[in-house]
Amino acid sequence: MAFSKNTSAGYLANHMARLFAAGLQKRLQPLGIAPAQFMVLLELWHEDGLTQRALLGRLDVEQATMANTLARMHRDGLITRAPSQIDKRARVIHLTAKARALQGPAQMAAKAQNAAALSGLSDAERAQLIKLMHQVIATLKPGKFT
Amino acid sequence: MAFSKNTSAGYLANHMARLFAAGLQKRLQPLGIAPAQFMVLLELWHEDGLTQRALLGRLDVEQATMANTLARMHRDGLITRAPSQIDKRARVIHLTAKARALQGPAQMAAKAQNAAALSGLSDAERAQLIKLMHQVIATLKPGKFT
DNA sequence: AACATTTGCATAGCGTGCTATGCAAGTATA
DNA sequence: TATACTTGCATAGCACGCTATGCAAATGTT
Repeated sequence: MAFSKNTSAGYLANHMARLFAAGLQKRLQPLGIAPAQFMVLLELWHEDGLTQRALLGRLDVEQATMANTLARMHRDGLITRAPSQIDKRARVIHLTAKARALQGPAQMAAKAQNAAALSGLSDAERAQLIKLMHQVIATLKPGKFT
Repeated sequence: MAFSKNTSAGYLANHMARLFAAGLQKRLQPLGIAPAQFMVLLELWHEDGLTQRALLGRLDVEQATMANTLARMHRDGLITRAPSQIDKRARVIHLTAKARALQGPAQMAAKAQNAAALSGLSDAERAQLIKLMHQVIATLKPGKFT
């Protein structure tokens, strides 16, 4: 049987994720932050003064990806990085005032994007979609069969 | 209320899509093709001799993205591009023998990846997930409110 | 026919993801 | 203590997505 992209979960996941990202990017643009930066900000708003290592444990990206994202955030004046006293290899990351001020508006933007995306679904369907995505992620996440 | 990434459809969609892509990439690697190339191949296996424009109408990416993907496919010996006789701006894209030979194994790889990803779900759940993703895509897809 | 617009494609520049490497600093072990 | 391993981070190089531009060919308008 031929492979059909319109019934391929992988194709749909990719397409859906790109539409999500595009929408979020548009909403965050006026605030001067990018989607990947927003994810890091989420963690730092919750707990400031983390190291790159600590952030890695909280977000599902590779170390090199995080390093690059942090470099862009530093360039954009969202974070400062000071060498740790305890471990001279590590750099403690702190939010700037600018980044702290963005918490409210940025979270509003992200919520609005999620709401827009799910606006065609019932409450039950939204819950179901999130549950199913969690299950797929748990299945595919490495470390389970290693 | 604080924004939580674990209940954010956007975050989950992004994470799920990356896991899908990583798995597919691993399975396609022995064949020498990348995920984005596979999508183009799918269309060309179905109908050879298309132009970039025609491919754009079938896959949900921007023109520049398609141009770059086709350039990599040409570099990798998967396609040839000859100037169209009807329209001298356009280039007619044809599969190489190498690309034609990959149809079976590549589609098997993609099916295997989808099956692996959905292995934790019941048949009903799989159908539901696909239906819900279709709905979200339809909601977010541009051109609907323009 | 002359000019303006549209269309097909390429390119530049960037964000975000990945793997692979390299290095310095910390830890453990002989 | 000297050596080996591990850990924290940076960097190089690539895939793939996007927007913005530019250009040549086709089409439409006057």
